[in-house]
Amino acid sequence: MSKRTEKTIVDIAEELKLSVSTVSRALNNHPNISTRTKEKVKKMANKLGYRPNAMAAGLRNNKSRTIGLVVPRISMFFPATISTVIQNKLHEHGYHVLICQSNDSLEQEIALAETLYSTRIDALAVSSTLYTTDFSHFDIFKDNHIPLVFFDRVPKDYKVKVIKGDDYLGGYKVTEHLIEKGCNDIVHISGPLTCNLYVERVAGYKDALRKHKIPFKKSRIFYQELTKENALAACEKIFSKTPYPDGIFAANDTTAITILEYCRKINVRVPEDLKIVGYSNDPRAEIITPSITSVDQFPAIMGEKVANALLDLLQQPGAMPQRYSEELVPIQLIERASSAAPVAKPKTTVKKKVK
Amino acid sequence: MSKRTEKTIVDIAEELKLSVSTVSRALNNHPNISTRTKEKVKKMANKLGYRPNAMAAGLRNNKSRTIGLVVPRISMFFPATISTVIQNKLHEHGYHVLICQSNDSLEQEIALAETLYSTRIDALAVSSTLYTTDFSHFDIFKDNHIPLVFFDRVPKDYKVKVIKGDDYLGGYKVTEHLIEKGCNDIVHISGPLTCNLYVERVAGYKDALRKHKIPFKKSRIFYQELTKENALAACEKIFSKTPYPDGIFAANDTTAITILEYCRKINVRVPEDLKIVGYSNDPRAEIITPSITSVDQFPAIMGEKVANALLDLLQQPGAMPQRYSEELVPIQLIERASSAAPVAKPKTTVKKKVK
DNA sequence: GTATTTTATGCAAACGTTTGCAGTTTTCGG
DNA sequence: CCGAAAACTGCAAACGTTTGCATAAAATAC
Repeated sequence: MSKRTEKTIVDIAEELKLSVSTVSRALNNHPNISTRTKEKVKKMANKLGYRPNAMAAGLRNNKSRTIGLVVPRISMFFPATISTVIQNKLHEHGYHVLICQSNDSLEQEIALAETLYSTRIDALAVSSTLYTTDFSHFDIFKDNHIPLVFFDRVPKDYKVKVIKGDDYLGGYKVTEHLIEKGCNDIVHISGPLTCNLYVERVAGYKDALRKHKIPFKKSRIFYQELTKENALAACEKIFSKTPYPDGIFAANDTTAITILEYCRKINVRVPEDLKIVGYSNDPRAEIITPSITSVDQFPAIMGEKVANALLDLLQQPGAMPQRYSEELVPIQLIERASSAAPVAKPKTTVKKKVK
Repeated sequence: MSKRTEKTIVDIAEELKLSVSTVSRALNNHPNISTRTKEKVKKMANKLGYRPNAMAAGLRNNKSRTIGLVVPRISMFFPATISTVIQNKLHEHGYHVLICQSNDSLEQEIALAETLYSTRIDALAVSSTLYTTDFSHFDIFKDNHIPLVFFDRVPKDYKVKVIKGDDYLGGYKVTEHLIEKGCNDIVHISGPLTCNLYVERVAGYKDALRKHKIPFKKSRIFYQELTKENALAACEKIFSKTPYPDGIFAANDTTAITILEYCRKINVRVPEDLKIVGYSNDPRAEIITPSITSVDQFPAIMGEKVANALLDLLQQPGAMPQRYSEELVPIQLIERASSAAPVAKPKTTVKKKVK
């Protein structure tokens, strides 16, 4: 109906015959304002339907009370859970969270950094693209002393606060677990080595093999984006010639699930003929039959840590240079049916078939 | 190192001996500025590492180029997918998306509306809480002619743009499907009736029963928040006494999955003894054994529609009053094993057991 | 009752843009 | 070479806050 409904503090001031400064201070509970005027002001603010203009305040204070969050995608279980936690936690502290997706495209990530800077976010948390090796597009934030935290997918030689899972240990434990369950020809389907996660998991994998005197074979490791399509392609290759492996360590659960379903189709029995382990403990891993052994990365804990790190840095005087530090989130192997010990069912007597 | 790194257009202006207005116009490609100066300005902007301050521009223009999105939670498959799509689409058009979670708490939703308004978002899309029946906390947006779109969980008597799935048809089709597969004692586990989704699905369920001359029994319908815990509680009740139902229509897949697992434990065979249908077509529904029949709600299409509606409204002159209109997103029943026809396996001869 | 402290309030500048209007320069026809 | 139109550029105000400093009023001390 009316044209300009937007009430401002000057409207309140006029109405009350006060100065805008007094109104501003009253609304912000400044100690120098008497309780009586504070009440008057707040009542009038309510009556007029006043809502503060965050942009004006932000401009003046040079802070937006908004925090940027860049993740590959929010439709994947792990980043979604982390984002949820971060968002809820920061909200409690009066911050907005601008959740952005890079869609695993470096180009988009760079653009995101640019526009997020433009909105003058107070801090930034990022889990990078699979392909980000040069992180200089985040320099603006460092240069201007804007708190910057990386998590999960983190840079290697870039001085920032880092919060990551223990991927080396994860890779090691998975591999050792498979060995202990009797595997000695273990395929590893890894993500691209441009990403720290996979570098470390591969290292764990290799070390576990070495420790148990199993020779590492280059042909038994795949580097690829961990999509369903790529997993299928890998299956085609793996099962195109004998001997089949007796264990597969997939670097995510989508891949593990795809392999499992493939095995069903070609009548390779899991876990009797082949043991499968995934990574991330996606809800689907627990539900499929046989349920899939996976590695829990405790996304809620990671999210909590990221939020705390941000809040911490936000307290500190902006002048203090960003310090490098690495925090490790533990992992836990969740053993399930897909890698269970070879207890042959009484039904059939076929115990060892492939070898 | 240096204290004030933040370059502004006045820095550019000084450096180039131009006025700030010219610089501003040059950066915005205003037609009245010669190409030569535009180039000069842009070069200098680059050289100085200038980044526009969105808050300042927003204050002046009274727009933030930010759009609010309120969903119950982003860790659930359906809203997560929609959010992803909306975000990507709006990003292409130069908008930020502030994704917020109400965590299904009305109180939080109200607070969210308030603070989102404070940030002067240019538009708002919301999928409400399960318990929101009074939507007046969104009045501020309507009153100020800020585009407002509801999707999925939408108000009944509140004049706004609405985009929703065809939940009545969904409920009807699921029920009819179960009947056609031979069920005639169908339990429905519904969400609370404060939410439009469930009202409509229940209506569909009842109408399908009536159509097929199956009496509706009040004791065969449950209204509850659709969590795992509640699903288990419902199972306890349902299977505490005979006769067992021969079909269950669960209003989400988490519930369907929980029931399925419960049935495994108590040796009720699915689909032979009991058929189960879920809703939303969560990825888990396809993966579990037996796979669960569910209803695809095409989240990507819904997201697309929401984004388009927002963009549409953003074009229009703010003066135009918000118009009420409802758009329907189709649904599709995805038939899977959990409700397959009772083809007895040759193994055992038990064909019909319960009846 | 005056001087001093304490308590409340107001003035005005500042934050970094955009934009209507006015002013200046250039172009060009005649 | 003049005058008018066209092409550029600049001035200054405005957007809605916050805050250092100054000032006014009230309370306290002597």
